[in-house]
Amino acid sequence: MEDEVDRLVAAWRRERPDLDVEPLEVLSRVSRLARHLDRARRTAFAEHGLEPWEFDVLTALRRAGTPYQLSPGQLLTQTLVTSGTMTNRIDRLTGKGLVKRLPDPDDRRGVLVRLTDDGRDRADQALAGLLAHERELLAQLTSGQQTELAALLRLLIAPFDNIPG
Amino acid sequence: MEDEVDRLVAAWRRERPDLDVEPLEVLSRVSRLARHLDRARRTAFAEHGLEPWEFDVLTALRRAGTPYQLSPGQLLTQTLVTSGTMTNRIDRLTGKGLVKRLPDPDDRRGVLVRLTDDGRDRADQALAGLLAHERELLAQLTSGQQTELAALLRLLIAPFDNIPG
DNA sequence: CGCAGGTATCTCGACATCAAGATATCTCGA
DNA sequence: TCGAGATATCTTGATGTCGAGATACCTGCG
Repeated sequence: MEDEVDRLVAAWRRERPDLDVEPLEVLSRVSRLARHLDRARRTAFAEHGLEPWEFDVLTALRRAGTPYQLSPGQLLTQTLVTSGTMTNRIDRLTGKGLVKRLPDPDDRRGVLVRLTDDGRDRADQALAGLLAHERELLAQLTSGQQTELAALLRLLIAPFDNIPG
Repeated sequence: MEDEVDRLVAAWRRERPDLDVEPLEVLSRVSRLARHLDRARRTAFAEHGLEPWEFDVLTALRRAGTPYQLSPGQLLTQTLVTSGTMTNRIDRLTGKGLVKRLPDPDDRRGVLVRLTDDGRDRADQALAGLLAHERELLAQLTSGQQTELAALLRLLIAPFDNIPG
């Protein structure tokens, strides 16, 4: 079974036979697959009336456990966006009634973002929907292959997740 | 060695013990790794004065082989962006002298985008730099593991690349 | 031949993001 | 206690992308 990366690698070998393009076999596939996953997720979330960025924020709060609240600062380290972006996201989620801002009782500079009941329900529903879609995609692999793939990916990610940056 | 996805999965198992979140072990790692790769690539390209989107367009033309030209339409199917975006990109690359627009001799609606000599050199240099960085990342894996990882990823991508969409 | 529908590219307005800077508050050493 | 520097959040302006529509041209049926 040939994929787009096979064609890309073949084209480079034709045009640049002097280069070793082997790394693309792994890393271009990671990037392309991620792109496809983004689109698939967008579709999955749309069934629940959520954008991907809304899912990211709501589920970060959901995972925090009751009372489902985090500071904007904690949210932006989890979602890897800038503070300006997070302010904007919280504004819009507040407008939709999915989160609300509370003053931080311990720090008058600070704010706590808390999930509303509606926000929690939406996050739970969207997560269930996402997992259903993802299980379908993974049906291409045996359970053993999935475990193996996860382990190999963990090896590649480790340098990023453990050395800050 | 624990990574961020291990922590994410553990959090979900605590908050939603009723759900099977196994799919995240694979697919969240793919997304997170892709995100890290995007950043690393941005850094690698900056050494050659290129943005990632510039690299995408220039290398698509470079892979086409001499005379290094494609229509905007061909470029947008390869780069998965919309036509408005591609027009904008070609404008800016033209402004930097890396590509030029030529009228299509066979279709007066059409345009051909051709790499300039400078554009070709930049693409070649940036590709070499990218591969060097990627080889470093992949040093975490043995050659056999790389082959295996590529094969597993190909299985997951196939449904996307072969069924149009 | 003429016209309807398709195709290729560009234009325009809306929007999410980022980077840098502003403001308010906290912390800790002198 | 005071002030310098750190921290938390928000504001602002620029940028890149998208989606929908406009324009020009091509194709093939009747």
